[in-house]
Amino acid sequence: MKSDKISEAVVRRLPVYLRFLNDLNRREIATVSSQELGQRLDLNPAQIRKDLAYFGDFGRKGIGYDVPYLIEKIRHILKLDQPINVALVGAGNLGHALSNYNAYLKDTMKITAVFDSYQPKVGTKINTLTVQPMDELANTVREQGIRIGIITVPDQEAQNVADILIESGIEAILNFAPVILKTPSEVRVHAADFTTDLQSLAYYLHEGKEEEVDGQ
Amino acid sequence: MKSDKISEAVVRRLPVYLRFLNDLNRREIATVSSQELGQRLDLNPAQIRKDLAYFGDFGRKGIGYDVPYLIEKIRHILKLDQPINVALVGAGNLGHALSNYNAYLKDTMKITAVFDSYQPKVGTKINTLTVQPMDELANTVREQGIRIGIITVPDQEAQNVADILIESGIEAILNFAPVILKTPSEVRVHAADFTTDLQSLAYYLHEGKEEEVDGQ
DNA sequence: TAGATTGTTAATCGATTAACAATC
DNA sequence: TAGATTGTTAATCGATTAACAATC
Repeated sequence: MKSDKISEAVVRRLPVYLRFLNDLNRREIATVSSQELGQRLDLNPAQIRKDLAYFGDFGRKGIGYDVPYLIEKIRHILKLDQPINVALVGAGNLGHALSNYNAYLKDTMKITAVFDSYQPKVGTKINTLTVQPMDELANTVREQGIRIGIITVPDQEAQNVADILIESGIEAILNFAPVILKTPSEVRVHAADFTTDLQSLAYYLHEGKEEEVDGQ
Repeated sequence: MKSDKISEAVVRRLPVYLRFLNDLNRREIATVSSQELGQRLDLNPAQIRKDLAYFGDFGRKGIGYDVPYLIEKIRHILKLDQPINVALVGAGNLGHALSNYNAYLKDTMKITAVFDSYQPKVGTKINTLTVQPMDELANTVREQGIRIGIITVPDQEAQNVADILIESGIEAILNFAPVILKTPSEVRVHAADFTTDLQSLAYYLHEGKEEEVDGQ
């Protein structure tokens, strides 16, 4: 196959494939089949083959997929084969925690700037980065070619920060604040709010004190 | 309607509804229609009505939904109308950040214990909680009736921590480590790994240096 | 009564899975 | 050649949306 419009579900699985492939690569395993991948990632092998086939013929019949080659291909599809700079807005505890993940992101994606509107925080160090005031955001985004913004500010400030990021020309946002952001459709937004995650988990708890109609 | 088996997509929307309803309630807005909800949450009104109808007839034709009543109902569906204690494993930066969200979780869900395997960290305070050693986990989980575990340890330790949590009788896990956990099917696991989130975002960046076949 | 909005059925759309010819 | 595994089509399954009678 080749292109068509790719669904978000497919795109979200690619980083998961990549992560496991990197793991195989570290262990110097040269080849992997869709069946092995499916087993480890808890996915249907046909789904994995189909996902990959959207982007090209990466496998070899009878053999499977060459690990380093597939890594290269997925990195290219995800645009991780070019430097992607990321700005972090909100230098609180969560922002601080995320800034430590630069090592994890390795590849070419990197948090290169941190901003906060709280005056006393400006100028302090967060790992190797110095917290900048919000009014430097637009300039820094332009200078460093920053393309993705991470929002880790309190919920009341999140929309305002999103507006500023978009105004500065950012292309995508990862939003940790528990609000739905209003954004133009060209700007991709992913919600990363752990409180809704946790609340939806509660649904799956076995029945507690309250009696309920249906078990699971 | 009433019951049937509810899809995960539906369950994941419920906390989003709840969050917005709480907001309306704070602003003392007494009634809301599926259309208004849909507008604010970027969802189809029919989908919202259908989601809610799985659990009961909560609305009034011609009127809409009573905000406090619907809040009560959704809280009940999500089991947030009973105390749910949560354990946090991993007292690093991320764990520290999450422990601040107790206020956000308000309701009845609460992080009540923090564990870490790193000896020097044991005994230190994280907000109001004292970091406990891993070998106290099973006991504390039992004593406090903890039902959900949050994993914020490095990826190599995550599976081991998951095993310990499950062994102690935990019912659900929110996993921040970038690995796929092997768990029995009765234990619900949600992945909250922000690195895969960020990598999938990169896919949606406008074309960069590399030429590409299809724009967006 | 006229207007609004639900709950629900039917239609549509999209995603997952099964099956298999091609081929290494 | 026999066994393995891909890429892809067709079948299935599930989720979203449209439409509308019921009714406030």
